[in-house]
Amino acid sequence: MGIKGLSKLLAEHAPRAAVKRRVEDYRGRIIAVDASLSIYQFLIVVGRKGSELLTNEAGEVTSHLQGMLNRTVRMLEAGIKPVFVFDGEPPEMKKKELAKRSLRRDDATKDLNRALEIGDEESIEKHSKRTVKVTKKHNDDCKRLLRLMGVPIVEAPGEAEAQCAALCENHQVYAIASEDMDSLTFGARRFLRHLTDLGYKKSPVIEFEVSKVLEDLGLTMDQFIDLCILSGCDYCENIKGIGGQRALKLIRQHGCIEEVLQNLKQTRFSVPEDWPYLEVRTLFKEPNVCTGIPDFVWTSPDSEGLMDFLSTENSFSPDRVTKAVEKIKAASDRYSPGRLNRLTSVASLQGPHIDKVLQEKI
DNA sequence: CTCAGCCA
DNA sequence: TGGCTGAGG
Repeated sequence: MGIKGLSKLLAEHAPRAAVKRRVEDYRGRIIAVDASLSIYQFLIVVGRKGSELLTNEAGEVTSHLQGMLNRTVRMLEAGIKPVFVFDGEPPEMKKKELAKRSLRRDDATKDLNRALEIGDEESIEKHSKRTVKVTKKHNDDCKRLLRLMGVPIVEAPGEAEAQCAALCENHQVYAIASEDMDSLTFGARRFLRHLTDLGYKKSPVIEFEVSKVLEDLGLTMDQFIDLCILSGCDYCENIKGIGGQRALKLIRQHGCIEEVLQNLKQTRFSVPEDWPYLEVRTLFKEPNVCTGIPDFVWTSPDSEGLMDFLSTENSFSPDRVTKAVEKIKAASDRYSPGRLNRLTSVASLQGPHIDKVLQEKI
């Protein structure tokens, strides 16, 4: 779940760090997207009727494919060059948190069964959403889909979030798109929220720049990381009674967790036993990520492969697949730089939208 | 979530 | 046009 209350804390204490932008501002930019988080959202919401999701003829869930296909086509149409980053092994520090989540899913499953017996539709849906877990198959399906679409993917050795931040740090991507605030803690220079879910609702993209966050909070990056650990993160327990507000005050006052702990001794706040803040700090500062990833390429979609995978294997309507392929090709024709010299003629054929692209390129 | 179709 | 609704597999 990222960092507890960080988004609210920044809204209050670093209002200048978040800037509203339009999707068009990212035309031509390479954006890293946390794939696993997207898949989770799709399983929560796409094609859901009570506890049922979209499935193929074999009864296997296809909501993640539907979501990934639509959203990726949409990004390409907006001229964005997406790179999807997949989770690898979770860090040892996160095992406790994952165990907790697994228990919560068990509880949800019990609640769901009770709701199913009673036939209470509202709570069937609510509890069913709480049982959602992203499996290896979901991930593999989406990797295969993206490869067929010609969209690059990265398989992170550890947390996708951390890998995204590293790509941004190495200037291999312009920004990272996620809803998870710990992107900032991992040091992503530019971090976008709501890049994915605009379209119909007109909520703007919110861009955070880590340098502005630090400036507004008056903290160094090391202090910001300590603030996040104190506020509560996925990797260790938090101190009861200390949330974002107190954490910020304490870090501003004492400068680092070591000093904060010294001063907390004569207060009512008690630090959990074996509180591994040092390891967590290292995890944020030196996460398990790949470097030296070759430059990304977006290739033309494999239309036959997509037809096989989506239509034959997963019961998508062939018409839908054909349309998606056409959209991907059209987007690549519009935005690939090599074809810029042809835009004048294309512009007259395809109307004002292309004119706008042309003006911006010139 | 995203799309298509319908209607004010 | 823009908001609402139902469907997608």
